[in-house]
Amino acid sequence: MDVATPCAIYRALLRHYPDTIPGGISYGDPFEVLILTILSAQTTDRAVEAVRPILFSRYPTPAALAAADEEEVGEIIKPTGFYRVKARHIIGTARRIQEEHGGSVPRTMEALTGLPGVGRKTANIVLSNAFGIDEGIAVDTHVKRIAGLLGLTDETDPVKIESDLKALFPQEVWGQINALLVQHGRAVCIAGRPRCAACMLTPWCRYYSEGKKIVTRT
DNA sequence: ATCCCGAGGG
DNA sequence: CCCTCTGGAT
Repeated sequence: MDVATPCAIYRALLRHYPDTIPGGISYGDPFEVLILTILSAQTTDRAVEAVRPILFSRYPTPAALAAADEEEVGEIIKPTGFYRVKARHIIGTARRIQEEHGGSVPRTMEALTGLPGVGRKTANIVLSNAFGIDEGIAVDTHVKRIAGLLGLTDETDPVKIESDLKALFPQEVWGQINALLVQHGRAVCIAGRPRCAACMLTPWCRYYSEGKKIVTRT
């Protein structure tokens, strides 16, 4: 692939989504980033944003959330789905932050993925969004699908996709390109029904250029 | 009906 | 590796 192509794609995306920051939502401080990213699993931005003010006015700090009642938290975060598991996770995470990390969100992949409810995906987003640390690119269904359509990778294994993407983009934009691809996947390049008329990436898109015959589901 | 900015557990 | 956890959007 032409080395200029990834750069052009990045610029086209950024022109279209100028406010995109790593993670996709402006979350505020690291504690909020972490908790809201956990809540973001398998739900919509709308649900998370609806829950956000209620949750943090009641539990503004790790200490407050660590002492919270699981059922009460569950009731508040219900619109985000998986609410029982998520309540257990965010309270557990708050407790571990209190007990093992001196009350502040840890800044390493190992420490973050050690927290309940935090996997590689969430840790990646927190690192880039809250701390500006670009350690990797979280390959979710959106990233996988769009990177394939754009010919940025031919791999199907998420680990290999990630290393391909890391090689194509400078490290300081990893978190941002990650967020841009996800945002584009939710707004325009939607799985199964891509809105090609609204897409700014058609010049580089296999699906578009090859007669819309490529499977756009993952 | 089907999918979603996953993670944990068997 | 496959299952479960949940509500909301389309």
